[in-house]
Amino acid sequence: MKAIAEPRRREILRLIWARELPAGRIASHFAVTRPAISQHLRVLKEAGLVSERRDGTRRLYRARPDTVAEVRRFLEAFWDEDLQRLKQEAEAEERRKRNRRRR
Amino acid sequence: MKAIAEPRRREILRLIWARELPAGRIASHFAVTRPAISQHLRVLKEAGLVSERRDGTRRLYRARPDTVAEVRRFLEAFWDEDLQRLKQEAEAEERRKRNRRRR
DNA sequence: CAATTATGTTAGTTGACACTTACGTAAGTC
DNA sequence: GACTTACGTAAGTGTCAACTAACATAATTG
Repeated sequence: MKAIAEPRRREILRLIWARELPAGRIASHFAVTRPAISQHLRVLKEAGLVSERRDGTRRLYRARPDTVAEVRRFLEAFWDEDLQRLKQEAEAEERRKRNRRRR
Repeated sequence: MKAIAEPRRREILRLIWARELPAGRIASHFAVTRPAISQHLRVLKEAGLVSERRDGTRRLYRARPDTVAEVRRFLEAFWDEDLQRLKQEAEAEERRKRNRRRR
């Protein structure tokens, strides 16, 4: 979650979602220095959000759809947990109404 | 995004999703001190994620579904942006295949 | 109005974080 | 093997974030 909270890291993720990119090309998209991006990539990698593949002197990065999907599911469960409860409350309310009528 | 990245704040949000709660009762759910929760509540309020209502000496908090939904939409756009592009690329690939066949 | 209850605010501490500069390193190139 | 390329890593810095302890404030109660 915290890896994704950072706007720059979200941008990086978007860049390497559909295609592999070497670290240098990723860094060139941003105004900050290359090491800064390198550190962001490490955070993303430690979070399991990107994979790294070495090709000669280059390191190619790519988003890992499975992990991203996992975060997505986690958040959707978070939103839906509440919807679930609201639904149950609505049903309980419904039952109360019916009982009142029965009396 | 950063307001939600904090696990404790997510827990707070869950607590006050379906029902209003006074600050003290929220704080009693956690091991940290009450001021700490008060500060988290301020962060959430500044992010527009919770509303505050005063009732005597108490302050009742509740999650704001509209803002939460906004964050949700923002993230879903984030995931889907890429799906969108992948879809477009798949279609472009499809067109290329068809053109090749035509020749 | 003094005492109590429920809560926010301030000051200070500790640690994390995003960044830069300088350096290290592994793989190709002459 | 020296040089270059494409990187990561280490050290240092300023800022922010989460927390605690102590204090301030507003409403309520006797």
